[in-house]
Amino acid sequence: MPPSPAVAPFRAPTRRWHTVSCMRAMPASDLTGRARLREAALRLFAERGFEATSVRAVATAAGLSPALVVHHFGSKEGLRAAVDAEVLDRIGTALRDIDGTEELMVSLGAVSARMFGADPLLRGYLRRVLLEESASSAALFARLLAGAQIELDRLAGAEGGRIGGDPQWAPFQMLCLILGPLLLEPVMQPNLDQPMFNPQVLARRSAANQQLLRHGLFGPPPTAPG
Amino acid sequence: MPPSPAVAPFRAPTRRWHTVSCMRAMPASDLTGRARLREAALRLFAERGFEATSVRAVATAAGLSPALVVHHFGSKEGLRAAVDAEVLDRIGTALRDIDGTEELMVSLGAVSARMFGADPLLRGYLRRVLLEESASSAALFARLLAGAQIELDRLAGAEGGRIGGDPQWAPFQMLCLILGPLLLEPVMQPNLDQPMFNPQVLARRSAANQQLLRHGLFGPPPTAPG
DNA sequence: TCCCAGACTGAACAAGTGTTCAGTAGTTTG
DNA sequence: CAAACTACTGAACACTTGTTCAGTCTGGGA
Repeated sequence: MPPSPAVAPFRAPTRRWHTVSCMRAMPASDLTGRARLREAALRLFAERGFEATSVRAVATAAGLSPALVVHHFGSKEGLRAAVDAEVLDRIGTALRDIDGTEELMVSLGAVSARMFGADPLLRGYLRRVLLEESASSAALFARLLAGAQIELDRLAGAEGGRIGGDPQWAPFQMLCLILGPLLLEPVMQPNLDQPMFNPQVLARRSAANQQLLRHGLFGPPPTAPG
Repeated sequence: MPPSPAVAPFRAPTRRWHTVSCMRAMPASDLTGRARLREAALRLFAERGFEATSVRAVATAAGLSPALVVHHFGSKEGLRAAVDAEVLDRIGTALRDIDGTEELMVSLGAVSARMFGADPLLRGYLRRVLLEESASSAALFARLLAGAQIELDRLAGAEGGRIGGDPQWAPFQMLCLILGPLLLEPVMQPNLDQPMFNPQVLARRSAANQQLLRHGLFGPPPTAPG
């Protein structure tokens, strides 16, 4: 007699063919096991980092068995790849959504706001990813760099077409101003009295960055003196 | 019969009272076991991070036994504290060495050069530390912030005494420009054709930062047009 | 109806983790 | 000299890790 395999645990109905669209908005329990594992992993990786997150922790958070991770993703590394792909996809969508039409530099602030402000999970994960030494991290940064260059060209076109500083380094400086607070959030926040990524603070920071890029720290203040 | 305790392994002579000065320059084998463990830990923590470094790895790198880590530092966490203290001490010395006398903004470049350029180990370790969520990391950042504020005040004094942008956020911007490349080195470097932290590149970057802070990206170029 | 593919499980595996412990070798102190 | 102290060790501890495996359950096609 088998040692009472007991009740069959919760099991989502098999729906191989059913490619769930807009699964992002669905409650977790409606997701495929595969998707639930990936979502749980995204959250835990963002909170604790990849190394510090065990397969068991992911499985438990998803309400599933650790063995299922291997079944679906081959290995823990495979799970990471799946999460990476998902996140890069979301970021790509966010970047694509704010193309063109907006005001000068407004789009830059919009990128920050949409990508970093809204979703703390995405923020944490991005922080982790940007600090690794993997090929995908460098690729992600390259995409961000290209975006900064485009933004910079538009800004330069409106400002007189001439870059006074170091043209090669300018996009990196731009990215440092945007990504710095993201990366340094854990150490910056204790030195501030407001949440760094609430909308008001983010808008103010964005304006300050715009001002710095245009006129430096000592240029004309945003409110004209006359 | 004991299982042949074999030859006594290498053992540095006991010298409790001998507080070794300038141990930094001494070859590793002349160091106390305690110091050798700490140095090995600094290197490995900087290269792989704290979590990813095992006590055994540190001990092996130091040519000692893992149990000695506990003997000297109480625990792996104790070892980390010792390394932290050592690094903070070195940074503090570097910061103290370049007080006052220098040219405007030159000291800022000097800080970067001395702290970040010279010692890749210190760079790596600082990167790791700044991205943790510990009290000591926040404290370190607070010290850096204070330094930036001082530098900013001097700069403002020479520039007309008025900050055009956001006075509260300005020191953070300054730090983002300095620390950004440090934190993003792993993802930035693949997008560049020169080593980010060799002296020439570092000097150029420092000049670009100075230019940006003074006049923005589109202000007068460093070489006067006349 | 039977059968199969796939989702999913608990139990176990080998390997690695931080830490403990009894004990050895050398130096200092009495 | 003996005792105390310190640096240091190898072997083992209990625990966690990623992964494997045999097997159960379910839905759909034949």
